[in-house]
Amino acid sequence: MRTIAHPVPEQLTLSGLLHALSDPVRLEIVRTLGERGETSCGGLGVSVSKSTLTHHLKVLRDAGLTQTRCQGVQRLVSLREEDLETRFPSLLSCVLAHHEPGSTQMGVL
Amino acid sequence: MRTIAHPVPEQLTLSGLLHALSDPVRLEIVRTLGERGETSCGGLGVSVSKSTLTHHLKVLRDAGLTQTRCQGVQRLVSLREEDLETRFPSLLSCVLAHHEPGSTQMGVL
DNA sequence: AACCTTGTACGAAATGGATCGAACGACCGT
DNA sequence: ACGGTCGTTCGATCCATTTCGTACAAGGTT
Repeated sequence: MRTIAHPVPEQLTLSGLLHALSDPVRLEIVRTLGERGETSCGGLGVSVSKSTLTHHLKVLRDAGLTQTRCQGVQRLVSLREEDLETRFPSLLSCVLAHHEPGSTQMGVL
Repeated sequence: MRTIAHPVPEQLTLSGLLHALSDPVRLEIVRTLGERGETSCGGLGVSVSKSTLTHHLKVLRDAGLTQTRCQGVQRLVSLREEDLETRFPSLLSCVLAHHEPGSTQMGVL
């Protein structure tokens, strides 16, 4: 595949974004991207299988949270920070502002 | 039932909030509460059965988004705006800032 | 008391979504 | 061309969730 489909900013819905962010794995991916910037799929360090990772990245991309470009054999993923900030101000920054380490759900005080 | 359990602000997690908000019905409830303030269950005007409404309200309450108090035979539901603003600044206001009725209003651009 | 209203609790059915392994495809070395 | 790396697609499985109807509980009214 050479070109990858991305929704335009006007198509983004709050429901879609929240749904995409409601999964712990995807939330972790978004946080990682927020810290490291553009990262390859394999470089995300997520503890799921490759096929599952592909699935989650597609959900994030379809929701408009991320964009993906091809570089050789890799897919470089990054947050669509500008588009998101324009359409849903503060949403992304609010999410990124919370570094809850919880790799899984543990230690609820 | 006289007393209803609510989580303390420290227990609230971003994942939990986003998950609770990721359902269209619950998002609609939250928006309605944001506009009208404290409302009885039946006054929410949601198009689901009573038992389903109870379920969604429990999810919202367990996530820390709402609080419920008893008044006679009714349950008055309201947003925990202060607690949410303290723990996740801008999150709630960002969500409430977007009135997408879903199919009613289009072309927000 | 009996009755109505408001909401909850309890299953049960149906749907959706997360997960994986295996097979495949694209790209880049040698 | 061959093989290795990176990621996607397919099919299946498993678990969570949404939804409902019915039965029930609590509170108010007459």
